[in-house]
Amino acid sequence: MNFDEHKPIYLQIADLICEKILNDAYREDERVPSIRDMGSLLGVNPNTVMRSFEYLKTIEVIYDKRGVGFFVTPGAKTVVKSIFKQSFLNEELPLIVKKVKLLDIETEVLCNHIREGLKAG
Amino acid sequence: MNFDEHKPIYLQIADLICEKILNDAYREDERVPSIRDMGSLLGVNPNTVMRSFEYLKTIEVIYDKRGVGFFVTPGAKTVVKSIFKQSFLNEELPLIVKKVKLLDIETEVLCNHIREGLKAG
Amino acid sequence: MNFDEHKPIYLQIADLICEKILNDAYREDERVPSIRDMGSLLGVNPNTVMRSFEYLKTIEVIYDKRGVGFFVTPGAKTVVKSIFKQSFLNEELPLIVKKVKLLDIETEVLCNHIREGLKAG
Amino acid sequence: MNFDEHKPIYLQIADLICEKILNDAYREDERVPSIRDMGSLLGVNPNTVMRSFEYLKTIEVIYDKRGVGFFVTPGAKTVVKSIFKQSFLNEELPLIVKKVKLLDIETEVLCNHIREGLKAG
DNA sequence: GTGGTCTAGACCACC
DNA sequence: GTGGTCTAGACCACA
Repeated sequence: MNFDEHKPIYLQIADLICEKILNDAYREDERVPSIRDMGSLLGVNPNTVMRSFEYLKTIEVIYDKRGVGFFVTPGAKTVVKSIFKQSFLNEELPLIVKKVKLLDIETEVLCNHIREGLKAG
Repeated sequence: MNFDEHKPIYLQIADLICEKILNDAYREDERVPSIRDMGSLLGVNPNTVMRSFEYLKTIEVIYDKRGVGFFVTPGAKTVVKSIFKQSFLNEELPLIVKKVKLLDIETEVLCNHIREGLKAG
Repeated sequence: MNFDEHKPIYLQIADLICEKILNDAYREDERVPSIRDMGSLLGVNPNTVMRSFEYLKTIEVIYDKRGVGFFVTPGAKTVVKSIFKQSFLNEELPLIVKKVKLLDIETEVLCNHIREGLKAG
Repeated sequence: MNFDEHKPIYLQIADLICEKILNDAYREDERVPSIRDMGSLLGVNPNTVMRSFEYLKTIEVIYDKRGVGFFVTPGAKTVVKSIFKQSFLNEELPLIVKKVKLLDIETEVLCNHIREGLKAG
């Protein structure tokens, strides 16, 4: 898998997993792949995957059963969604608006771009 | 000043300066603040400011007169605008669209947010 | 049952059994629950219970009759008590004292806590 | 430095630093030794020290200035003390009391031990 | 098999 | 110089 150069891989893996949870690819109380499997799957060192999992554990998106594996925390989907939504609307969106204004991008042009992107993807 | 945790400070300073240029706060052939002033203003090491300026020099947004200071390159505003626009439309926008989709944010709700933001700010 | 995060489960189970012996809940030459029962009771893998029992066997707190089960060793209560007492006085107490000092907890306040705890429980 | 066998080194280092803060060995907004220095000082790998610092950062006992080092968070002493005190009184003490009861240790004998320990250390 | 810790060492970006 | 990330590989405890 290809990772973005300028963001730590372990955070990108965390994002990946959050996405899968939002996508219902990983459901609540379901086991996520083992650190080793994930590592070889993504072509990264297990330690790096471990860091992702550690991080996700601290934000309570996953929990672990010792000797068994990591599992999606019940309620994680809702929580992740709301956190992401909050941060998007309160932090990212204002920056986007600011940029749009600065760059003199026409609102309706932008909205059309978004609409098309949503249809397409 | 507060900087984003996960982005080099020198790039954030560069962004800041570009913004000012787009804002007409710094006009062409006008002098930008000295490295020293900028540093103490932002609470960062002058070396860090220096890196920003070097970076801006390589992308030809500013130029320097030795012993005098740094100045905005003529035409910088147009160039910066087009660079930013490109990167916004090609790189940021797709990510935004992806996120919006993932978070089940209604397109029209989003567009309204943007419209309002533009009116307000 | 909930286990402490940072101590092996099998040792915590061993502690549990020692407690029962000190409590006279399990008496000498009496059978302790089967590995299977203990496992489902505590919600842990039978292998983990097995390890506890093995450990207790090596320190001669229990012994096994093959095909029958595990039994409390005669004299175990005395032995366990003295082991625990030693380790409490020599290892735990100094740490407690150190902590109390570090946290500026008044000696008499602490002693009162202990006295009350003993009366209550 | 010697570490306890059965507790992760990185947590022991974290404890060490908390102690120093409680001791006023490290004061608020004061810099703690660099990861590398700490590593060679304690005879552990810098990565291990890093984990300690990471942990202490998440619980907001220290903060970092990029490229400069780690510093004690203002208010850390008070916070650490109160957290430690709470956990001692609510979690550890009941266990101690339980053990004391189980082992038939005389309250006054115990209290004397504590008093002496406090005088001595 | 699982996760967890640790080491060694490299390389990077940043100050 | 600082912290941060990543790899490789070892070893351990645990289920």
